[in-house]
Amino acid sequence: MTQTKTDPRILRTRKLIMDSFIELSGKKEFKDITVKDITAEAMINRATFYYHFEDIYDLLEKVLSEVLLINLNGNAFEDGELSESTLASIFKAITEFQLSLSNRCHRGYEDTIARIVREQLEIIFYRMLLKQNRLEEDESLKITAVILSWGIYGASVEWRRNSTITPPEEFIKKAMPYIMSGIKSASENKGN
Amino acid sequence: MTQTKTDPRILRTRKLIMDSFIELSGKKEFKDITVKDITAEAMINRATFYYHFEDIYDLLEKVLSEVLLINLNGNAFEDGELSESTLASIFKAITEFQLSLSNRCHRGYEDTIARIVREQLEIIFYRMLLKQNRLEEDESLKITAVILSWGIYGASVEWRRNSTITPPEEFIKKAMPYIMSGIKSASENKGN
DNA sequence: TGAGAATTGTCGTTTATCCAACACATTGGA
DNA sequence: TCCAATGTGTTGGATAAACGACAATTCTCA
Repeated sequence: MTQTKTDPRILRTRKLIMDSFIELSGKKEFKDITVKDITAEAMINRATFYYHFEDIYDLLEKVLSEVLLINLNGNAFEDGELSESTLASIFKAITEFQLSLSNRCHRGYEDTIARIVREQLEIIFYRMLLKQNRLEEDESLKITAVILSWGIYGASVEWRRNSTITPPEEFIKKAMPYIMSGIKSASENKGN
Repeated sequence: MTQTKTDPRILRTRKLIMDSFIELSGKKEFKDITVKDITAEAMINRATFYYHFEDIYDLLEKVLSEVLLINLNGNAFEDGELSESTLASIFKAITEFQLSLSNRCHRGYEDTIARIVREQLEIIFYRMLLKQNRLEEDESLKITAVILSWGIYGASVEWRRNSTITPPEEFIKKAMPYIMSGIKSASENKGN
Protein backbone atom coordinates (compact mmCIF):
# COMPACT_ATOMS: atom_id res chain seq x y z
CA MET A 1 0.00 0.00 0.00
CA THR A 2 2.54 2.57 1.12
CA GLN A 3 5.54 3.17 -1.07
CA THR A 4 9.14 2.89 0.05
CA LYS A 5 9.16 3.47 3.78
CA THR A 6 10.45 6.91 4.70
CA ASP A 7 12.84 7.79 7.48
CA PRO A 8 10.90 8.15 10.76
CA ARG A 9 12.68 11.42 11.42
CA ILE A 10 11.11 12.86 8.30
CA LEU A 11 7.63 11.85 9.33
CA ARG A 12 8.16 13.16 12.84
CA THR A 13 9.55 16.48 11.75
CA ARG A 14 6.94 17.04 9.04
CA LYS A 15 4.20 16.39 11.55
CA LEU A 16 5.82 18.72 14.05
CA ILE A 17 5.97 21.50 11.49
CA MET A 18 2.45 21.00 10.20
CA ASP A 19 0.93 20.75 13.66
CA SER A 20 2.75 23.86 14.75
CA PHE A 21 1.48 25.72 11.72
CA ILE A 22 -2.08 24.64 12.39
CA GLU A 23 -1.68 25.61 16.02
CA LEU A 24 -0.31 29.03 15.12
CA SER A 25 -2.90 29.72 12.47
CA GLY A 26 -5.48 29.48 15.22
CA LYS A 27 -3.85 32.44 16.92
CA LYS A 28 -2.64 34.74 14.14
CA GLU A 29 -3.49 35.40 10.52
CA PHE A 30 -1.42 33.66 7.91
CA LYS A 31 0.35 36.83 6.84
CA ASP A 32 1.62 37.36 10.38
CA ILE A 33 3.11 33.89 10.70
CA THR A 34 6.84 33.68 10.07
CA VAL A 35 9.01 30.66 9.44
CA LYS A 36 10.77 31.47 12.66
CA ASP A 37 7.48 31.32 14.57
CA ILE A 38 6.78 27.89 13.17
CA THR A 39 10.19 26.43 13.87
CA ALA A 40 10.17 27.89 17.35
CA GLU A 41 6.80 26.34 18.07
CA ALA A 42 7.94 23.03 16.57
CA MET A 43 11.23 23.23 18.44
CA ILE A 44 13.27 22.48 15.35
CA ASN A 45 16.00 24.39 13.58
CA ARG A 46 15.00 26.91 10.96
CA ALA A 47 17.22 25.26 8.38
CA THR A 48 15.33 22.04 8.90
CA PHE A 49 12.17 23.76 7.78
CA TYR A 50 13.71 24.49 4.41
CA TYR A 51 14.81 20.89 4.18
CA HIS A 52 11.16 19.88 4.04
CA PHE A 53 9.35 22.81 2.46
CA GLU A 54 10.17 25.32 -0.26
CA ASP A 55 8.75 28.17 1.74
CA ILE A 56 5.78 29.03 3.87
CA TYR A 57 3.39 28.90 0.91
CA ASP A 58 4.53 25.41 0.12
CA LEU A 59 3.72 24.51 3.71
CA LEU A 60 0.29 26.12 3.46
CA GLU A 61 -0.38 24.10 0.34
CA LYS A 62 0.60 20.80 1.87
CA VAL A 63 -1.19 21.41 5.15
CA LEU A 64 -4.41 22.31 3.39
CA SER A 65 -4.16 19.28 1.12
CA GLU A 66 -3.64 17.03 4.07
CA VAL A 67 -6.42 18.49 6.18
CA LEU A 68 -8.76 18.28 3.23
CA LEU A 69 -7.80 14.67 2.58
CA ILE A 70 -8.41 13.79 6.20
CA ASN A 71 -11.80 15.46 6.04
CA LEU A 72 -12.62 13.50 2.92
CA ASN A 73 -11.44 10.17 4.28
CA GLY A 74 -13.20 10.90 7.54
CA ASN A 75 -16.45 10.95 5.57
CA ALA A 76 -15.40 7.55 4.33
CA PHE A 77 -15.91 7.41 0.60
CA GLU A 78 -12.81 5.27 0.12
CA ASP A 79 -12.72 3.42 -3.16
CA GLY A 80 -16.36 4.21 -3.78
CA GLU A 81 -17.88 4.92 -7.16
CA LEU A 82 -18.70 8.40 -8.31
CA SER A 83 -22.26 7.93 -7.20
CA GLU A 84 -24.81 10.40 -5.98
CA SER A 85 -24.12 9.65 -2.33
CA THR A 86 -20.37 9.84 -2.82
CA LEU A 87 -20.62 13.22 -4.47
CA ALA A 88 -22.88 14.43 -1.70
CA SER A 89 -20.48 13.33 1.04
CA ILE A 90 -17.56 14.93 -0.78
CA PHE A 91 -19.50 18.14 -1.03
CA LYS A 92 -20.32 17.94 2.64
CA ALA A 93 -16.67 17.42 3.47
CA ILE A 94 -15.70 20.51 1.51
CA THR A 95 -18.23 22.69 3.25
CA GLU A 96 -17.01 21.46 6.61
CA PHE A 97 -13.49 22.19 5.52
CA GLN A 98 -14.47 25.70 4.49
CA LEU A 99 -16.07 26.34 7.83
CA SER A 100 -13.06 25.06 9.75
CA LEU A 101 -10.90 27.37 7.67
CA SER A 102 -13.00 30.43 8.34
CA ASN A 103 -12.34 29.92 12.04
CA ARG A 104 -8.63 29.82 11.31
CA CYS A 105 -8.42 33.29 9.83
CA HIS A 106 -6.69 32.74 6.53
CA ARG A 107 -8.24 35.93 5.23
CA GLY A 108 -6.57 37.27 2.15
CA TYR A 109 -5.58 33.85 0.89
CA GLU A 110 -8.94 32.68 -0.38
CA ASP A 111 -7.59 32.41 -3.92
CA THR A 112 -4.66 30.24 -2.95
CA ILE A 113 -6.86 28.05 -0.82
CA ALA A 114 -9.41 27.75 -3.58
CA ARG A 115 -6.76 26.58 -6.01
CA ILE A 116 -5.41 23.97 -3.63
CA VAL A 117 -8.81 22.56 -2.78
CA ARG A 118 -9.81 22.43 -6.41
CA GLU A 119 -6.62 20.64 -7.39
CA GLN A 120 -7.23 18.02 -4.74
CA LEU A 121 -10.78 17.55 -5.94
CA GLU A 122 -9.56 17.11 -9.47
CA ILE A 123 -7.20 14.36 -8.42
CA ILE A 124 -9.94 12.55 -6.51
CA PHE A 125 -12.52 12.81 -9.27
CA TYR A 126 -10.03 11.69 -11.87
CA ARG A 127 -9.13 8.63 -9.86
CA MET A 128 -12.78 7.70 -9.43
CA LEU A 129 -13.60 8.25 -13.07
CA LEU A 130 -10.69 6.03 -14.06
CA LYS A 131 -12.15 3.16 -12.07
CA GLN A 132 -15.47 3.13 -13.85
CA ASN A 133 -14.41 4.00 -17.39
CA ARG A 134 -12.14 2.82 -20.16
CA LEU A 135 -8.59 3.90 -20.15
CA GLU A 136 -8.71 4.97 -23.79
CA GLU A 137 -10.90 7.87 -22.78
CA ASP A 138 -8.15 9.26 -20.63
CA GLU A 139 -8.23 12.75 -22.06
CA SER A 140 -11.98 13.01 -21.69
CA LEU A 141 -11.81 11.80 -18.12
CA LYS A 142 -9.17 14.36 -17.25
CA ILE A 143 -11.24 17.18 -18.62
CA THR A 144 -14.34 15.86 -16.92
CA ALA A 145 -12.49 15.79 -13.62
CA VAL A 146 -11.43 19.39 -14.15
CA ILE A 147 -14.96 20.50 -14.88
CA LEU A 148 -16.39 18.57 -11.95
CA SER A 149 -13.81 19.96 -9.53
CA TRP A 150 -14.43 23.55 -10.54
CA GLY A 151 -18.16 22.98 -10.48
CA ILE A 152 -18.33 21.33 -7.09
CA TYR A 153 -15.95 23.81 -5.56
CA GLY A 154 -17.95 26.68 -7.02
CA ALA A 155 -21.07 25.20 -5.52
CA SER A 156 -19.42 25.15 -2.11
CA VAL A 157 -18.50 28.82 -2.46
CA GLU A 158 -22.06 29.60 -3.41
CA TRP A 159 -23.34 27.56 -0.48
CA ARG A 160 -21.13 29.47 1.90
CA ARG A 161 -22.19 32.83 0.51
CA ASN A 162 -25.93 32.35 0.67
CA SER A 163 -27.30 29.45 2.47
CA THR A 164 -25.13 28.29 5.33
CA ILE A 165 -28.41 27.48 7.03
CA THR A 166 -29.39 24.93 4.41
CA PRO A 167 -27.70 21.60 5.09
CA PRO A 168 -25.06 21.00 2.42
CA GLU A 169 -26.67 17.67 1.55
CA GLU A 170 -29.89 19.36 0.57
CA PHE A 171 -28.11 22.12 -1.21
CA ILE A 172 -26.16 19.86 -3.52
CA LYS A 173 -29.15 17.58 -3.99
CA LYS A 174 -30.80 20.27 -6.05
CA ALA A 175 -28.11 20.14 -8.68
CA MET A 176 -27.62 16.41 -8.45
CA PRO A 177 -30.01 15.28 -11.22
CA TYR A 178 -28.18 17.30 -13.81
CA ILE A 179 -24.71 16.28 -12.66
CA MET A 180 -25.51 12.62 -12.42
CA SER A 181 -27.45 12.21 -15.62
CA GLY A 182 -24.56 13.87 -17.37
CA ILE A 183 -22.10 11.45 -15.85
CA LYS A 184 -24.38 8.48 -16.35
CA SER A 185 -25.10 9.17 -19.99
CA ALA A 186 -21.39 9.64 -20.68
CA SER A 187 -20.77 6.33 -18.98
CA GLU A 188 -23.46 4.65 -21.06
CA ASN A 189 -22.27 6.13 -24.32
CA LYS A 190 -18.81 4.75 -23.77
CA GLY A 191 -20.38 1.42 -22.97
CA ASN A 192 -18.61 0.66 -19.71
CA MET B 1 21.84 28.65 35.44
CA THR B 2 21.84 25.82 32.95
CA GLN B 3 25.15 24.39 31.81
CA THR B 4 26.33 24.30 28.23
CA LYS B 5 23.22 24.16 26.09
CA THR B 6 22.53 20.67 24.82
CA ASP B 7 21.49 19.70 21.35
CA PRO B 8 17.70 20.08 21.00
CA ARG B 9 17.55 16.65 19.43
CA ILE B 10 18.87 15.14 22.63
CA LEU B 11 16.26 16.86 24.76
CA ARG B 12 13.51 15.86 22.38
CA THR B 13 14.55 12.24 22.20
CA ARG B 14 15.12 11.89 25.94
CA LYS B 15 11.69 13.27 26.59
CA LEU B 16 10.18 10.93 24.03
CA ILE B 17 11.80 7.94 25.68
CA MET B 18 10.92 8.95 29.22
CA ASP B 19 7.34 9.81 28.38
CA SER B 20 6.93 6.52 26.57
CA PHE B 21 8.28 4.66 29.54
CA ILE B 22 5.92 6.42 31.90
CA GLU B 23 3.06 5.74 29.52
CA LEU B 24 3.94 2.05 29.27
CA SER B 25 4.44 1.61 32.97
CA GLY B 26 0.82 2.58 33.38
CA LYS B 27 -0.15 -0.47 31.33
CA LYS B 28 2.34 -3.19 32.25
CA GLU B 29 4.61 -3.99 35.12
CA PHE B 30 8.20 -2.93 34.87
CA LYS B 31 9.49 -6.46 34.39
CA ASP B 32 7.30 -6.87 31.31
CA ILE B 33 8.53 -3.73 29.60
CA THR B 34 11.22 -4.27 27.00
CA VAL B 35 13.49 -1.78 25.32
CA LYS B 36 11.75 -2.61 22.10
CA ASP B 37 8.39 -1.67 23.61
CA ILE B 38 9.73 1.67 24.66
CA THR B 39 11.38 2.54 21.38
CA ALA B 40 8.31 1.42 19.50
CA GLU B 41 6.10 3.65 21.63
CA ALA B 42 8.55 6.52 21.28
CA MET B 43 8.89 5.89 17.55
CA ILE B 44 12.66 5.98 17.67
CA ASN B 45 15.28 3.45 16.73
CA ARG B 46 16.35 0.93 19.30
CA ALA B 47 19.99 1.89 18.90
CA THR B 48 19.08 5.44 19.79
CA PHE B 49 17.86 4.24 23.16
CA TYR B 50 21.30 2.92 23.98
CA TYR B 51 22.79 6.21 22.89
CA HIS B 52 21.02 7.85 25.81
CA PHE B 53 20.72 5.16 28.46
CA GLU B 54 22.90 2.30 29.64
CA ASP B 55 19.95 -0.05 29.85
CA ILE B 56 16.39 -0.13 31.07
CA TYR B 57 17.42 0.14 34.72
CA ASP B 58 19.36 3.27 33.94
CA LEU B 59 16.20 4.64 32.38
CA LEU B 60 14.14 3.68 35.42
CA GLU B 61 16.65 5.45 37.62
CA LYS B 62 16.59 8.64 35.60
CA VAL B 63 12.85 8.71 35.17
CA LEU B 64 12.27 8.24 38.88
CA SER B 65 14.79 10.92 39.73
CA GLU B 66 13.16 13.32 37.37
CA VAL B 67 9.62 12.63 38.50
CA LEU B 68 10.72 12.95 42.09
CA LEU B 69 12.49 16.23 41.37
CA ILE B 70 9.40 17.57 39.65
CA ASN B 71 7.32 16.57 42.65
CA LEU B 72 9.76 18.32 44.92
CA ASN B 73 9.98 21.49 42.87
CA GLY B 74 6.22 21.46 42.49
CA ASN B 75 6.03 21.81 46.25
CA ALA B 76 8.34 24.76 45.78
CA PHE B 77 11.08 24.57 48.35
CA GLU B 78 13.66 25.97 45.95
CA ASP B 79 16.77 27.34 47.62
CA GLY B 80 15.07 27.26 50.99
CA GLU B 81 16.77 26.48 54.26
CA LEU B 82 16.53 23.12 55.92
CA SER B 83 13.72 24.41 58.07
CA GLU B 84 10.80 22.64 59.66
CA SER B 85 8.42 23.65 56.88
CA THR B 86 10.89 22.68 54.17
CA LEU B 87 11.35 19.24 55.66
CA ALA B 88 7.62 18.83 55.97
CA SER B 89 7.00 19.74 52.34
CA ILE B 90 9.76 17.41 51.19
CA PHE B 91 8.19 14.63 53.19
CA LYS B 92 4.83 15.39 51.69
CA ALA B 93 6.33 15.30 48.21
CA ILE B 94 7.81 11.88 48.86
CA THR B 95 4.55 10.43 50.08
CA GLU B 96 2.79 11.79 47.00
CA PHE B 97 5.50 10.27 44.88
CA GLN B 98 5.06 6.92 46.60
CA LEU B 99 1.34 6.98 45.98
CA SER B 100 1.76 7.86 42.32
CA LEU B 101 4.18 4.95 42.02
CA SER B 102 1.84 2.45 43.58
CA ASN B 103 -0.63 3.22 40.82
CA ARG B 104 2.05 2.51 38.25
CA CYS B 105 2.66 -1.08 39.23
CA HIS B 106 6.38 -1.25 39.80
CA ARG B 107 5.90 -4.21 42.09
CA GLY B 108 9.06 -6.16 42.72
CA TYR B 109 11.30 -3.14 42.35
CA GLU B 110 10.66 -1.48 45.68
CA ASP B 111 14.31 -1.88 46.64
CA THR B 112 15.61 -0.25 43.52
CA ILE B 113 13.12 2.56 43.82
CA ALA B 114 13.95 3.04 47.47
CA ARG B 115 17.63 3.38 46.67
CA ILE B 116 17.01 5.92 43.93
CA VAL B 117 14.70 8.05 46.03
CA ARG B 118 17.08 7.96 48.99
CA GLU B 119 20.02 8.96 46.81
CA GLN B 120 18.08 11.94 45.50
CA LEU B 121 17.15 12.96 49.00
CA GLU B 122 20.75 12.73 50.07
CA ILE B 123 21.81 15.07 47.29
CA ILE B 124 19.13 17.58 48.20
CA PHE B 125 19.83 17.51 51.90
CA TYR B 126 23.55 17.81 51.34
CA ARG B 127 23.06 20.84 49.14
CA MET B 128 20.90 22.50 51.74
CA LEU B 129 23.24 21.69 54.59
CA LEU B 130 26.12 23.18 52.64
CA LYS B 131 24.31 26.48 52.40
CA GLN B 132 23.90 26.94 56.12
CA ASN B 133 27.14 25.47 57.42
CA ARG B 134 30.90 25.86 57.11
CA LEU B 135 32.64 24.11 54.30
CA GLU B 136 35.29 22.66 56.59
CA GLU B 137 32.66 20.40 58.08
CA ASP B 138 32.15 18.74 54.71
CA GLU B 139 32.51 15.19 55.97
CA SER B 140 30.07 15.74 58.78
CA LEU B 141 27.57 17.31 56.44
CA LYS B 142 27.80 14.40 54.05
CA ILE B 143 27.13 11.90 56.76
CA THR B 144 24.32 14.00 58.16
CA ALA B 145 22.74 14.09 54.73
CA VAL B 146 23.00 10.32 54.52
CA ILE B 147 21.35 9.85 57.89
CA LEU B 148 18.62 12.35 57.14
CA SER B 149 17.85 10.78 53.76
CA TRP B 150 17.56 7.27 55.22
CA GLY B 151 15.53 8.58 58.11
CA ILE B 152 13.07 10.60 56.12
CA TYR B 153 12.68 7.90 53.54
CA GLY B 154 12.12 5.32 56.23
CA ALA B 155 9.47 7.54 57.74
CA SER B 156 7.69 7.65 54.40
CA VAL B 157 7.74 3.85 54.21
CA GLU B 158 6.32 3.68 57.71
CA TRP B 159 3.68 6.25 56.82
CA ARG B 160 2.61 4.23 53.82
CA ARG B 161 2.44 1.01 55.80
CA ASN B 162 0.32 2.23 58.69
CA SER B 163 -1.29 5.55 58.44
CA THR B 164 -2.14 6.54 54.93
CA ILE B 165 -5.17 8.15 56.50
CA THR B 166 -3.09 10.53 58.59
CA PRO B 167 -2.02 13.52 56.51
CA PRO B 168 1.72 13.31 55.91
CA GLU B 169 2.19 16.76 57.39
CA GLU B 170 0.82 15.64 60.74
CA PHE B 171 2.71 12.38 60.60
CA ILE B 172 6.11 13.97 60.16
CA LYS B 173 5.25 16.72 62.63
CA LYS B 174 5.44 14.18 65.42
CA ALA B 175 9.09 13.49 64.79
CA MET B 176 9.94 17.07 63.92
CA PRO B 177 11.07 18.32 67.35
CA TYR B 178 13.73 15.67 67.59
CA ILE B 179 14.96 16.11 64.03
CA MET B 180 15.10 19.87 64.21
CA SER B 181 16.70 20.25 67.59
CA GLY B 182 19.32 17.83 66.42
CA ILE B 183 20.00 19.85 63.33
CA LYS B 184 19.80 23.12 65.21
CA SER B 185 22.18 22.14 67.95
CA ALA B 186 24.69 20.83 65.42
CA SER B 187 24.38 24.13 63.63
CA GLU B 188 24.95 26.02 66.88
CA ASN B 189 27.91 23.92 67.92
CA LYS B 190 29.63 24.64 64.68
CA GLY B 191 28.79 28.29 65.23
CA ASN B 192 27.38 29.02 61.80
C1' DT C 1 15.89 -30.81 28.74
C1' DG C 2 16.58 -28.72 24.37
C1' DA C 3 15.41 -26.15 20.19
C1' DG C 4 13.23 -21.90 18.40
C1' DA C 5 12.04 -17.31 19.50
C1' DA C 6 12.72 -13.05 21.58
C1' DT C 7 15.67 -9.64 23.85
C1' DT C 8 19.91 -7.39 24.63
C1' DG C 9 23.92 -4.63 23.57
C1' DT C 10 27.09 -3.21 19.97
C1' DC C 11 28.98 -1.64 15.46
C1' DG C 12 29.67 0.82 10.83
C1' DT C 13 27.43 3.34 7.54
C1' DT C 14 24.06 6.57 5.91
C1' DT C 15 21.03 10.36 6.57
C1' DA C 16 18.39 14.08 8.95
C1' DT C 17 18.98 17.72 11.98
C1' DC C 18 21.59 21.34 14.28
C1' DC C 19 24.29 25.48 14.19
C1' DA C 20 26.55 29.66 12.89
C1' DA C 21 27.14 32.58 9.46
C1' DC C 22 26.04 34.75 5.20
C1' DA C 23 23.85 38.10 1.64
C1' DC C 24 19.67 39.94 0.60
C1' DA C 25 15.03 41.86 1.07
C1' DT C 26 11.44 44.29 3.90
C1' DT C 27 9.93 47.11 7.43
C1' DG C 28 9.28 50.77 10.77
C1' DG C 29 10.81 54.59 13.38
C1' DA C 30 13.93 58.73 14.36
C1' DT D 1 15.93 59.70 4.25
C1' DC D 2 18.62 56.53 6.73
C1' DC D 3 19.56 52.92 9.64
C1' DA D 4 18.52 49.43 12.88
C1' DA D 5 15.82 45.46 13.37
C1' DT D 6 13.64 41.57 11.60
C1' DG D 7 12.68 37.96 8.26
C1' DT D 8 14.25 35.03 4.22
C1' DG D 9 16.67 31.54 2.00
C1' DT D 10 21.27 29.18 1.55
C1' DT D 11 25.67 27.10 2.75
C1' DG D 12 29.40 23.87 5.07
C1' DG D 13 30.77 21.36 8.81
C1' DA D 14 29.45 18.86 13.08
C1' DT D 15 26.50 15.62 15.35
C1' DA D 16 22.42 12.78 16.60
C1' DA D 17 19.39 9.37 14.83
C1' DA D 18 18.15 5.58 11.60
C1' DC D 19 19.14 1.15 9.75
C1' DG D 20 20.57 -3.54 9.32
C1' DA D 21 23.33 -6.89 10.96
C1' DC D 22 25.60 -9.38 14.51
C1' DA D 23 26.76 -12.52 18.63
C1' DA D 24 25.37 -13.35 23.06
C1' DT D 25 22.08 -13.97 26.41
C1' DT D 26 17.53 -15.12 28.18
C1' DC D 27 12.70 -16.71 27.56
C1' DT D 28 9.23 -20.19 26.53
C1' DC D 29 6.99 -24.18 26.02
C1' DA D 30 6.75 -28.96 24.02
